[in-house]
Amino acid sequence: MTEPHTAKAIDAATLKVACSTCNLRELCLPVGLSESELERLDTLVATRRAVHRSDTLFRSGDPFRALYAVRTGFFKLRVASQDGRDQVMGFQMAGELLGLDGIGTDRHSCDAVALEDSQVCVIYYDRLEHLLREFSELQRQFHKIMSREIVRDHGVMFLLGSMRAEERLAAFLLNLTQRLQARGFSASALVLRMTREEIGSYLGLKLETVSRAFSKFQDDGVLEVRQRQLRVLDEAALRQLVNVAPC
Amino acid sequence: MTEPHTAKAIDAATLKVACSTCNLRELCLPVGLSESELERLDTLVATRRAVHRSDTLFRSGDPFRALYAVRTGFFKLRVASQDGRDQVMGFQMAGELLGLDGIGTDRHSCDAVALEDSQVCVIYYDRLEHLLREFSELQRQFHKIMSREIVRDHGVMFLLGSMRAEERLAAFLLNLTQRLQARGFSASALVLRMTREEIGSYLGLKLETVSRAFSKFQDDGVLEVRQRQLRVLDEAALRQLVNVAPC
DNA sequence: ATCGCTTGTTGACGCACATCAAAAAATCCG
DNA sequence: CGGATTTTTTGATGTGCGTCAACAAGCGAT
Repeated sequence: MTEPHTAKAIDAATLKVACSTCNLRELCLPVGLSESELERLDTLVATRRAVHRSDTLFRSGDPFRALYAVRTGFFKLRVASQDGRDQVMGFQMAGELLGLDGIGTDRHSCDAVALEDSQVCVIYYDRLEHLLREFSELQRQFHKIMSREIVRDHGVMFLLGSMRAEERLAAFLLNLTQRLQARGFSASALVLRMTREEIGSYLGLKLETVSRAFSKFQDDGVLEVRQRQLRVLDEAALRQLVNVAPC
Repeated sequence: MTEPHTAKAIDAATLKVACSTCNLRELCLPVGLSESELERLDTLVATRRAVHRSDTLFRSGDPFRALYAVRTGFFKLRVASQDGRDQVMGFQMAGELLGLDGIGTDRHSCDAVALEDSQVCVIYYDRLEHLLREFSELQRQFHKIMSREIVRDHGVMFLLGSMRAEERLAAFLLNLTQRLQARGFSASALVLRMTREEIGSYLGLKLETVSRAFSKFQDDGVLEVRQRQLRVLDEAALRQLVNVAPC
């Protein structure tokens, strides 16, 4: 049984943190809370943890004790099967919650890997449960987050089951730009944090297929691709690809 | 029932229901509750609703007010895109919860369709939220159910992204038999409630491919297939197909 | 029973994506 | 800075599953 908090000193670095002054509070768990409730939340979310690039925040099988809110950086969630195949289940950016998978069985069911140096806020689950019983607004928000996670997964299932390669990539890019935009970034210029292989794993495609789809988008004037630097030139085209989808 | 049956009245038929005496209480929401807590839950889950075969319990876009616990029967969840493509996101049987997708946006994001005449227990969400704050055990159980739903969806994403046709069908059948077994049915003999097309939609395959995979399993002596009547002859073979998976 | 409709099976063929391969470009790191 | 490693691109070829088609078998309605 591996300890979730590994011995590496860097990983265990803790910092003072406060939801009430966090610039992510409109995206994260505290949405809709009052001033006084926010202050109570500060006592719950007491520590931060740094995770270096390519290190794991938790691994499949680790005992579940806490949820993690991404404060800075970027993560991928991945599951691995016995026979070595693994698949990326999602990418998480600032303000998004990691670890919800662990509640059901008291163990994590996937690995959370940092794709760049990151920081997370540690939310001990037993204390969260307690606080949810006091603040109906926080309870409501937490349930909404879990529910949206389910709906999001349904979206990915739809993508994997019904879309073709370019449609999948278009849907992925639109989802990314939308989330970046919600965080104050440009909707047209973005830098990918993941490799073509990781994108492919998420989309159920091989990396070559992802690369070819990028090239196709570039040729069609939909995208400007320079390595991981992307510029969306024709968002409408991406949108149309996802919606009408001539199969 | 003293009232004459009109077409609409059948759907709205309500019946006295009690979790405390329900034979599904070890599978459903009440898992782990004490006697007194169960009695409080009885006041929450006050009504049942009948849903006829091929009728919908709720539809995408409907306002969200309640969760539904399947009491008898069988449902499919499906999402539809604008352009007519739709996909089955899951099948629900007795003791399983429907409607979790609606919490996040106050609207349902998919359709729940009865595959046979069914009954559900209606759990009004605002009252459930209230009760969760009183009973930590119920709260814990509810969170576990949502978390497991997320993990289940991850499993489907893995299947859709990484498995080949026969592996997908094997995984589907094992999942089905396992859930039937938990409900006291045979692990080897089962009757499918859905068409080949619905199975295919769920597994990201065309109905012809599903049919061919069934025939292949029959030829290999893994399965006995007579229409929707199945008999698992070699469970180990199914299990091996899912795990080692020679790709 | 008989008709019509849905569901299921099977074959022939095609295509979207996987696989294999090689080289270029970017990134890492001592 | 320079060599090693990882990542990306692109081409050639293969294949698993989709598509199209025809027919058989259930099944509900009359």
